[in-house]
Amino acid sequence: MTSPKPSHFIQDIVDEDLKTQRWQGRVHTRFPPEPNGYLHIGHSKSICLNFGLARANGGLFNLRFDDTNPAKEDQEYVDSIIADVKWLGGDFGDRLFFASDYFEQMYAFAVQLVKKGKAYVCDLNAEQMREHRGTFEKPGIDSPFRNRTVEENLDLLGRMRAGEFADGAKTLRAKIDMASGNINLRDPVMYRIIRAHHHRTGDKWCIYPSYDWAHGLEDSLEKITHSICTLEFENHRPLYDWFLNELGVYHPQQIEFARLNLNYTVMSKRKLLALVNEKHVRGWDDPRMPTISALRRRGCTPEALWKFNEEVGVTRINSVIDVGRLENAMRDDLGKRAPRRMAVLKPLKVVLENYPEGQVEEFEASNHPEDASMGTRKVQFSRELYIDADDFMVDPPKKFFRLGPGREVRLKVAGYFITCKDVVKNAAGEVVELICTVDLATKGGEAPDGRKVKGTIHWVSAPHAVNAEVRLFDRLFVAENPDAEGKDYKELLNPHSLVVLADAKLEPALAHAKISEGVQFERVGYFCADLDSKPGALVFNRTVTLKDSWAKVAAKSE
RNA sequence: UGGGGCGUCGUCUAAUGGUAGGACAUCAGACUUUGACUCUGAGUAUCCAGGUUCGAGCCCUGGCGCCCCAGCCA
Repeated sequence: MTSPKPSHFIQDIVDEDLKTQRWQGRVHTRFPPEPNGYLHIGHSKSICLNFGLARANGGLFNLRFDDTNPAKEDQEYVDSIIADVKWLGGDFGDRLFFASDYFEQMYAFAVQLVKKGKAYVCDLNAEQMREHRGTFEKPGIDSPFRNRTVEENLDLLGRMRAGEFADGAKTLRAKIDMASGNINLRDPVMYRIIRAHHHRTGDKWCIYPSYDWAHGLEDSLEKITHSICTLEFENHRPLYDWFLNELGVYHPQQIEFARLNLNYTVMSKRKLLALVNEKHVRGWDDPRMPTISALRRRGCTPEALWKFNEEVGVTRINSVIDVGRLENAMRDDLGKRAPRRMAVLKPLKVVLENYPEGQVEEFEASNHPEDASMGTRKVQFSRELYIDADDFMVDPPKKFFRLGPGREVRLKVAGYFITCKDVVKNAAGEVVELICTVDLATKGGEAPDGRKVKGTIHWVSAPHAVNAEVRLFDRLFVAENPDAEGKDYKELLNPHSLVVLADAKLEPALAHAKISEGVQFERVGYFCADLDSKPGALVFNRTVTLKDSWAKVAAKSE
């Protein structure tokens, strides 16, 4: 099964490899997350890249958990990651793997290196090791344990595994070059002693492989052809090459690309975890988070995420993508697939004084203006309506094409033109009701006398309206780059990132909206029923607003 | 200032020695029973300085700027 080929430098490499038969025509990629947090949009780029490459080139794709540090990992994260990869469409077939499944094999490889005199057990503690490592300008110095005999190293390694030494007391190190300009090559740690319960291997091991030791082995064992990773691992490539060459095993090609950065958010798992733990958000899937689960809950579709990732491309250039690009991708996708509905977020009562009391008309409304196959639904009309407070101004400027005292607008779907005759205010001077007249001859949307109206607004029949809570989300941070030096990112949280409207009025068709399924509230934005939504207690999330050129005009005139 | 990487419109991204193109954003207009969608048009870029060449974003030299690396994290 193949799909249209992506166009970027990694596909170019794959093309070349296919042409030269470098991997006998195979393309085999993988997504290798550590289960220490939820996946975010940056990971979606990696998934789309890796799975996209496999799919487009008739290859295979593995999902492999890099679970080499039991202290930080958890089954909850494994579950969420699997769900997210599947939701994105990443098809790993039966190729769900865990680094921990290879622990025994990795240990055997380590023994092999020890026997070759290429690895040794070191008694230096963490602080001493740091001192021996040197600095950027200064070469490191050899560990006093660097020249232990093979026999002694073998014995010590066996006893490390057997649990004879305390946590941190010893490490197994590769014997490479303490003077290397590349600090990763200054005798890196391969095994450390950690007595922590592992979510899969339990208490079987008390030594755990370091990422640098394990990662290349995992790709080798799985016969990955193209080991795609982010730029910061380029410095590690010589180390992986060294391990694989010394071992004489299958050697994938590592290719680095620039990770995805988005403005107005943070992307580090550490910071996201802190936002969750400190309750700045309601959880990993709070729709304001940049996580995949949050995006899903908010109403983003996998297709929108794929489109977004295709649009931003794959390069080696560090860049920051404007969230507007993501919002645009969501609008684009939802614009095609979301059925149209009418919903009033901030209700303002309208009474049509010349419309018969008790009369109800039913209109057949199109579910999508450009796609008749999406069908129609019935919408009730009556003497009392709700319109959005934003569609009325007591003293509107000339360019405001909506309702104001004496002004006439058309009502969407019904077509009726209504004119505002009177404004009812409460004791505080707030507008609470509009008295309007309706021109019955304009039913359907055209005036027999040929007069035009500039605006068409949405509405909901008051006696038929369904109540709902609507959650409006905005960017989580007020700063483009909350990571930027100088301030604590938590001081840059947007206090208005969540606005809850408790009293929205929806057309009845919305009462049975399926969770997460996108709908367009006409003239307002794309929404979906939230996980919290229940019959009789509806909750909707705003996925993304519609573009709003009036907002621009209004902002400018201020 | 050791090692590695990267500099193209505001933001992403093409152009692999031959007209600097596209997307998003912006501005102007058309259309509109969504101030949406769609359509039309406009402006805006090769980090700098030399060199090679008929011709350089691309090759060479020298600068400048940004990112990554001194975890027993990944």
